[in-house]
Amino acid sequence: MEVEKLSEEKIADKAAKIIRAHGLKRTPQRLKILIYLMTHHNHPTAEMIFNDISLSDEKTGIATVYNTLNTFVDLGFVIEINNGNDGSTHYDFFAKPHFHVICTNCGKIADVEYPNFDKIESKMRLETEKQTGYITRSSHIKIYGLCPDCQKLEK
Amino acid sequence: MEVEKLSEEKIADKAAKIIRAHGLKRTPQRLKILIYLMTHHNHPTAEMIFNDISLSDEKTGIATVYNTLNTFVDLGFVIEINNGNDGSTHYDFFAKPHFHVICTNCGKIADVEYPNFDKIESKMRLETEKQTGYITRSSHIKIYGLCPDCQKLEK
DNA sequence: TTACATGCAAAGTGTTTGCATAACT
DNA sequence: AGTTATGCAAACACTTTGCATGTAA
Repeated sequence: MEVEKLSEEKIADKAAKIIRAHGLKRTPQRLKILIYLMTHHNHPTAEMIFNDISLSDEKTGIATVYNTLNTFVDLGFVIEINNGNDGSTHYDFFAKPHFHVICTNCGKIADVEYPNFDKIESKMRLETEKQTGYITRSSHIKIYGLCPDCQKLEK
Repeated sequence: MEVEKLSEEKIADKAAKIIRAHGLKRTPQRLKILIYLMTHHNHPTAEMIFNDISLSDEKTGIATVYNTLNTFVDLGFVIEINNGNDGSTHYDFFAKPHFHVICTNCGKIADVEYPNFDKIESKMRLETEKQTGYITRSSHIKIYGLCPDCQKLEK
């Protein structure tokens, strides 16, 4: 898809840099979680991440997964998505600006990269500040619909 | 603000119409909850609605509040907002197109009415359908920032 | 009258927390 | 060495469910 085909090593490097750039200690768990998010764009839940990384030798508690994800979200390089279908929260490494489509039937989440997304976003933020007096920091757009698979099932 | 200063009776009428237009039985609980949402734009949680409507004579269980809200959301005339600060879900009667700003400090939610919102939204949906093959139905935009009150506190 | 909504309480789920242990700088 | 993160399990909060009762059409 993209020119993002970095070697495993490079991804690990990049992840380590991101972690240290935000003043966090570089622990195996944080590294593993971040690498997972950078290499998987399936919008996993904390539970999914926990299951997948538990396959390796290093053990990681579910609480640590939650804590780590919250830390990443607070620092801004990972975002949360609530799809409203299940009660759980999904996560996404926020590399380039994009938004999400969520299937109202099966909950599957896909990325959409929108041309001029930056411009539209900053306009909306400007308007928001004007109308409400809030100082805006970020935005989050979700579109709801029916994914191709679920369209087939409905026929 | 708007020409929406309807009498209590008219709101009740409108609420009843919405309920019946969606094939639902018109129960006192549904009416009360919908009227509450139509007349309060404080983006309440289920708990808040439950507390407020419990003040009147008619009693309503918390489970009914949740069930009713879910029904309304499924039918599309009420929307859910997860602000990510607390773990709870907020609700909003979706009269005219708008989006929300959420204070990352205190969680307060405000409405923003954006000019040309419809156009931007339909463009985004078009792009989404093209890129992902989803059939889109609705969208949900959230902006995060700091509300005026919390700005003062930070000084 | 018949299907559907309600209320209660219990169960369920996802997430957070307290504390002792372990690991990073 | 000192601070900070981890892991476990218990605690939490929000939401859903089962079932008997009540109510709208």
